[in-house]
Amino acid sequence: MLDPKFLRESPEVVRAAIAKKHLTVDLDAVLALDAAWRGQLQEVEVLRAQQKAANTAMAALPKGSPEFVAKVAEMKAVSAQAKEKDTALKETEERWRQSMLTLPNLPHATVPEGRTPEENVTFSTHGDVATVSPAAVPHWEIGGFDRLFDFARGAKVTGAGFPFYVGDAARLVRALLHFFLDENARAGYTEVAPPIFVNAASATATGQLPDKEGQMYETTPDHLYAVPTAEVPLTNFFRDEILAEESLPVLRCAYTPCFRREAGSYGKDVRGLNRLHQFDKVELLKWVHPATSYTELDKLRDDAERLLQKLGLPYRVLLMCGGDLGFAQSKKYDIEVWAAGQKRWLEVSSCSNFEAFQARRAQIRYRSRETGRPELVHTLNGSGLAVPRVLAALLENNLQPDGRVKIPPALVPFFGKEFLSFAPG
RNA sequence: GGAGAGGUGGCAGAGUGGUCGAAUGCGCGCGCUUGGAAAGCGCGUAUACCGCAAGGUAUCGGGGGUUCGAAUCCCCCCCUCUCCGCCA
Repeated sequence: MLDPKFLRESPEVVRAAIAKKHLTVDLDAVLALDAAWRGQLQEVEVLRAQQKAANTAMAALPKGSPEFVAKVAEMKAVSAQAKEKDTALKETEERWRQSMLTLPNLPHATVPEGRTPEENVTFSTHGDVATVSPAAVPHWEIGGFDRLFDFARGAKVTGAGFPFYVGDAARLVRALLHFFLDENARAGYTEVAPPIFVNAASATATGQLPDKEGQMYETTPDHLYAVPTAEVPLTNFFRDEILAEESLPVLRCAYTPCFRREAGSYGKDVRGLNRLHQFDKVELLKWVHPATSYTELDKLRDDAERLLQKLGLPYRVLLMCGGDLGFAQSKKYDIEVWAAGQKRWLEVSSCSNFEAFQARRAQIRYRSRETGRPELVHTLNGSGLAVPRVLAALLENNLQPDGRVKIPPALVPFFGKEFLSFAPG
């Protein structure tokens, strides 16, 4: 959510921001609702002030006295009027609040113009794409793949997009998670094991609700949501809290399985491990002082990049243009790993600065020494990293002529062997 | 899941219909005092919204209701604790 005061003072800045993100929002309707709400609020508050004054006066009067009785009669009318206007106010306020939720976050000045993914800017490229296993095949075509990554049985037991990982595959998933968590701990992120179901209030604070309920699995009868990312429980950890300024920045990471319905996203891009309904991911999260959020974003991106560097996987970093930025982000880098078999880039991390957008919804603040008042923190998050696509790249890029997959040296201590084998046994 | 007890400011804890945003204590901040500190004394110490301002309004777990007036009475929900049941 945007700062309502800022919207009032600088509606044209917001209008420009909406244009940069190539979104369509009826800003004038929001402004009109805001004006209406403030007018009604004034009226109600005047009536309430009358009621309070009368209450004080009546407290000093003898209960049954003629003055008292007269006052009761008088205030009955005021009370009725106040109730009526308050009902109207509440209605306006709710409509205003809903309309405020339709306004996107403002893109940062350094975000490039552009409407489509093609207009994202390649920020950097690492590793040599050309020299990686020229004979590589898409991972689902590797001999023995179906035995270690059992999609058929996953579909039987649960549904499409819920594979079983068997033997070395399961071991490699666990090794990657362990590696990611250890590296992140070394980088200063405190590990957290959060709940993987969240309530509606939490999903609203991070922006999944309203509008994206169709993307989440919802439980019956308790109406909890299976987390689409650890970002949701992690960000909400400090919801409605005021942090000490000295405690900032707070750095945390968490592994969770992630659940996404991915409604409507079927097609060529979703084969194998590319897109699943359940996948494992380690998420990095920062709560920072507003003055530092962009240097913290750079460091966050570096932290995610380092993981791919240590695994020896080629990747590139994209700086997202306005049109591809997303509703809640001010600035976002996507990190894409090269999958040599598919000959395409796979997104494995998305590092974003939300500035105060999430913090306002979630009411996460710090007590400012400067102003002496609570101020909103800035929140940032990024994957560090998503497992299946890293796995896909690893399988494809490191495939050996003998059909085995060479495990990167950094991962060997976690995996326990130098090669993953698809052969039975 | 059953039975019972509770949820008030940073914490503890009073308050059962009116002048209560809320006593008191602790904690914290500032000042006095002191060589310095402790003690003592004094003052201060929630959050949000509206308003140019003066000022006003809201909030006692959440929501609804009764009433001229609700922290206080009624209803629903959530959470915590104790006992029982079940259970990795």
